[in-house]
Amino acid sequence: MNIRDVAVLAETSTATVSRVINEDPHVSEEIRKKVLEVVELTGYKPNLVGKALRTQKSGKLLVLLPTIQNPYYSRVLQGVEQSASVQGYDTIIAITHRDPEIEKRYLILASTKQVDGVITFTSACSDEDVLNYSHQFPVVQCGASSTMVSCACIDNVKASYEATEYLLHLGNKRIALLKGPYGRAYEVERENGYRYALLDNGLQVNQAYIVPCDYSYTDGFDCCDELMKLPEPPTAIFTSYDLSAAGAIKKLLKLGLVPGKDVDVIGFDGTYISAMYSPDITTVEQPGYELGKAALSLLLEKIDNPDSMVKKIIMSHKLTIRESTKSLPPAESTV
Amino acid sequence: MNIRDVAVLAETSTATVSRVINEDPHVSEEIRKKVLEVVELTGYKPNLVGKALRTQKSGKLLVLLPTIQNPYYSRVLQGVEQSASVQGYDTIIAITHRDPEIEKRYLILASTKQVDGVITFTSACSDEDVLNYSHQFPVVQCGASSTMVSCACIDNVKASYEATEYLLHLGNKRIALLKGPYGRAYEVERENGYRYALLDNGLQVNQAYIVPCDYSYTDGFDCCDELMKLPEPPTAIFTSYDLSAAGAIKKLLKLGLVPGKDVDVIGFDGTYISAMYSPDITTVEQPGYELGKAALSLLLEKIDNPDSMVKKIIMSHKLTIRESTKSLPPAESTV
DNA sequence: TTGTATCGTGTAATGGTTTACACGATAATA
DNA sequence: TATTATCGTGTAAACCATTACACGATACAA
Repeated sequence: MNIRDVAVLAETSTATVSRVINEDPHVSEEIRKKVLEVVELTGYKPNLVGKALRTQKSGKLLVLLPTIQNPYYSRVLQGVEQSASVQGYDTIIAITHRDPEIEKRYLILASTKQVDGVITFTSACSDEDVLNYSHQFPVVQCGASSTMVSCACIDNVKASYEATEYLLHLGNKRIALLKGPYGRAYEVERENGYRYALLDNGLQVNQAYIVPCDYSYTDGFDCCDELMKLPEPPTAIFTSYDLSAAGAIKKLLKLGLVPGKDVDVIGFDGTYISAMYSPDITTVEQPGYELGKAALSLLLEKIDNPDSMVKKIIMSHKLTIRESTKSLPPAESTV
Repeated sequence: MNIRDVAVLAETSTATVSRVINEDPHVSEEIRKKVLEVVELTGYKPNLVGKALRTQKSGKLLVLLPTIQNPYYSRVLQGVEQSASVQGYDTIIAITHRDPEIEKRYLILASTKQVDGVITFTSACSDEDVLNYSHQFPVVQCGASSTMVSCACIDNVKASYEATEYLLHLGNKRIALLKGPYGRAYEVERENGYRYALLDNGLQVNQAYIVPCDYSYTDGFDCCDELMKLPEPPTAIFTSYDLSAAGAIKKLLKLGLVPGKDVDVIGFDGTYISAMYSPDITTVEQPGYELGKAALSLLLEKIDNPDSMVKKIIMSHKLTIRESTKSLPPAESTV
């Protein structure tokens, strides 16, 4: 059942059927009724592939996620989807598992017009690749800053700086960092924030305290183990993910140490994991929903006007204090 | 840059270019080389929309998830993706938020040939709708049983029965159920397993102990609170999700009760949440990765042969005992 | 030599929709 | 009445790739 069949049954032309379907007002009431009747009767649904081919628009946006293990993405996604659907776009998702090959495979959807734009988190590809793509189709980055393409993110350096400073305020001198292990820009920024905070407070950076740690409970657990075996174990651990923080805390508990008393722990993202854990976890909260919305608005801008300038939207983070750190008043916490 | 441009530059026809691209062996080495040269030079990428229109195949599969909050889906998805990619399919995901309207919007992708098949978890639509769809395009269900379409799942009644029986073995007489709140088939099955286990052991089912509880930490927390306020609070809580179990445990801790001693708690799914929590959580483990793989094989079967029979694959679950229940030997645990 | 098979290549139809343009009819204006 | 504008409708091209079919050339057998 295609538009031609409908046209024949409604005794009119495909053009008119198309007009009716797309709510073009320049159709007589009589014919419109007839067409709608036939559509109803036959259950005709326009073939969107044909439509996309003709219009060079798909009405779909692609979100590339490195993983869906981290519930942080769920909030962001809700922001994206919500705004997208208001604007008439469907949101589809693909998971890259941080593999550049997989990422490229899905980006083909964009370069072949199967989706109208892409929101990427940490791209697995090189900066050049990203820049290159951005010339072929609208791309924006979310949650990580970029100089190549428009992005919506928090100030990771500052967020990390403040969290570290808060740990210093609590009296910690030996602060470990479970840093992101993928070498992405936002990870480096967070490491830098940590370093600056130490240096600004007259402390040396101890390489032994900086450990790459994957997004997983077990890796947080193991990394914490490693740290606690050091001759001078840290008295605080700043992690890149709430889940790593949970793993670290679990290890502390196993070792008979009390999180928030013997060792302070801070997570990152502000997912439900940080609120749920026992003890609950101090965390650097990202405004996921708002970031998603912002990223989407940047993307739409780029879709509507491909030559628009590269823009960066920086949103405020928030240090949420919980049981996993000794409670003293926090440093100021917004951008 | 389309296939015609390439043909002109390579001084041949579109048909031949198409053959080269699709690795048809019936092309002279000479022309093949020339075409590949031009392709390389121009960076030509076949327009997949055009291709899909012509071939009526997209090479894409759609996975409909109710949410990505539950990390259980991550494992399943890995199973799906892994097998799909081996078979040359891309996997795209859409989130329905359990909203039938959203679900329908994405199912249009399938009925308009933008994807070749759909894997759904708990469909938000009615059984009739699902049956209806299954006549229009290949659909399989994953993680929940169905009589309408092929499915891969565990025996939920049995899994729930065994978990409940285990709680009984531990000496519990007052066992609460935080049941899934959406009224889906798998939720009913789990409730039935719970009921049967009680009845088979000579206990009455107490409606006050059966509480609908959403997939969320806070809902588990609140439901547990409600239960503990009962004149005769339960001594064990069986929940539908690991996250709800975590919420319930957190509440118990707040009340000064010791999970696994004062009150036993069992979760469902076997996600990292159950392993990570402190205390860690006894859970009914689903073989997520395998379920995903199985669902995919069913889907491919349906794609290759739309008239193939409706099939059901039942995989074995496993009761994993952890700190949140008193440790006694478990009941047998496999299908 | 004639006929047949094989091989590489090109022509043109096809998939389903949108839309610029043209056409005829009607209404409004001069 | 003649002219113009307006409106609804249809025709046909366009989007891009695939593929059935046909064609010509070559090789081989009869």
